[in-house]
Amino acid sequence: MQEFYAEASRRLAAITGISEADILPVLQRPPKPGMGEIGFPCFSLAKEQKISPPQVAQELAGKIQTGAPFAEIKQVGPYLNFFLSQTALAENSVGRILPAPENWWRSDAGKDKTVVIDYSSPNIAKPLGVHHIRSTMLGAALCRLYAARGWRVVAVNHLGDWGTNFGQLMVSYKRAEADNPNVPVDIDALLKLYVKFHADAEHDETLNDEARNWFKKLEDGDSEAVRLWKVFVEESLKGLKNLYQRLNVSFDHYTGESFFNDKMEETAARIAARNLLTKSDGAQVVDLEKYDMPPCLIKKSDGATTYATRDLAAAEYRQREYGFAKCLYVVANQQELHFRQVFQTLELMGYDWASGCEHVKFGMLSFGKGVFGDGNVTGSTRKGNVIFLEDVLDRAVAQAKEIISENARDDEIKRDLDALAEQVGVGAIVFSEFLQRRMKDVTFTWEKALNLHGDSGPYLQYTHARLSSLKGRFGRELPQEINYARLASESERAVMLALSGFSGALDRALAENEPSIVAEYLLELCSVFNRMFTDKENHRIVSEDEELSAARVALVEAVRLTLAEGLRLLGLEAPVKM
RNA sequence: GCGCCAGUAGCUCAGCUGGAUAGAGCAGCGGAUUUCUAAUCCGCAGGUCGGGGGUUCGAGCCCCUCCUGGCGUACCA
Repeated sequence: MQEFYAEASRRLAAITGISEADILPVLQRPPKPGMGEIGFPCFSLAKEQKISPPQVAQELAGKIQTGAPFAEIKQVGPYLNFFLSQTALAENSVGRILPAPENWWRSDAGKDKTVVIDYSSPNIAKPLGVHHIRSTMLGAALCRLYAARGWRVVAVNHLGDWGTNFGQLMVSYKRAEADNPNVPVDIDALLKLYVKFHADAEHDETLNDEARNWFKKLEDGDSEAVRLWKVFVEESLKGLKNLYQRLNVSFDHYTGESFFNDKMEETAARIAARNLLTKSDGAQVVDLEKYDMPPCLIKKSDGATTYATRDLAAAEYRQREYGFAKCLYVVANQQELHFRQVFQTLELMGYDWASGCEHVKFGMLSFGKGVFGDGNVTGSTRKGNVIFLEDVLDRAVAQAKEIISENARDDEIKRDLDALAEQVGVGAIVFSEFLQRRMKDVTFTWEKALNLHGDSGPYLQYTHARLSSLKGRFGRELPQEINYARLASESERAVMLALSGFSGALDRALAENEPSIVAEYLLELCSVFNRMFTDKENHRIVSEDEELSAARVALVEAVRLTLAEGLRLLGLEAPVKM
């Protein structure tokens, strides 16, 4: 599409005296089909020449150079609109996709640049709740998006694997061990220990002191504490990785908080060496009053480091190890102030790469009516107000299974029932994350989570399955030469136009770190395709007309490839049957 | 109090960076299947774009102001 805009600018520049560079940005897509593909607004020229915009458009229409790739250039209201010829549009979309099914959408915009993406980063020792899906899927999609644009991507899981909650687990574990020497420590057992601790601590204050004590022992390297910690981390990680696998998520590094324990002193020393540290109420802080922020706490009054210190150490480490151009923190917007403080401190430390750090924030997830009682509540593992991500996935998969077996049209589908249900059920949950811009708060309801109709993952997957079956219906390879002129209807034009927008959607998604733009694009693509496909009288794909069938199957194949790639980027499977 | 974010159809959200008659999904009503998958498609109904000012040929989008909600506001992470 880009080159058509450039061509339109060239022709306009030749007759208006305005430079191509000034014309290009004002060109825009007309709002409705049938109005052309590129529009030039004539308002400012009209003002200069003191005649009406439609008149200007009319005059330009008379002067402008016509011909391919445009079928027509004409005045539409106050605009001069360019209509692409059907073949130009087809060659730019279908003709570009089919010869390079593996990589037509790739670009090397990020060549030789590294982006570190810190995402998911849960506190372990308890299972993931539904809310973890936000950072996890957002981050995973961003990883794929950056990779698609040629970036070298380093995916980091900054696990919460250190802190007093491990002390709490140890207390709970030790108490259970007193009754039964073989305490189970798998992820579910750890959750029970965690919940039990908080229940017991309700009426026994001393337990909290005991937990702090155990954590202190851990920090001091006590062998039993360290042994238990390692077991807890390992077991938690097992459960976690299992879930990540279901979600198509992976990481290059699991460098959690504990990884930076021995790196924070140096960081603090470097801050001190820059004369940035001041004492305040017994604590050591970086004063940020100049930047209208509360101070960044480096060491508490008892000398202990803080999570700001840890993030500073982590940023330094990442720059040192990976040499990133960008470092994205996919973390809830509650932490916005924290990251502003950290980034500001990095800048004060003299790091010019600090400007590459970015907080990719997102809104809160709360539970709607009917999930826990009838009001909006936020999750709390301690109080039992949690919906575990795994349960949500299982429930969605169960529902998908029911629907698939109801609709199953052949034995092959029945045979693959479990695998298909997994793809569709998980797909529904994953896609729901991309149904709104990331900054929106999300209210979880079972009704929404289990929706398999309308704007949903299964809708896209279903469309992909339909598309897939058509190629088989055609039953042979596509011919080398395809007569694209046969794709002559408005509906087919709309599909081709949608196809040509894929790359632009990826670019926009990347520019805004907003994968939902890809989701929105895919819904639109499927919508225009389904509209055409359902019109069986006028758009039978495979018919006796050899030439027409080939052209239409080529179009279908281009849509299928685009949809499959889009689904992959978002982390959804693309089943060929369902 | 201050800072950040959000406010668009009954509900959930788009609106491509200031342009053409503000669009989807869900819910509601009415239709489409002897023929390539009805998890689909078509139609109807539904809007003072939170309120008020301003800038502009033109504002859902930019500026000011107020209102509502969420989050944050150093020794939890």
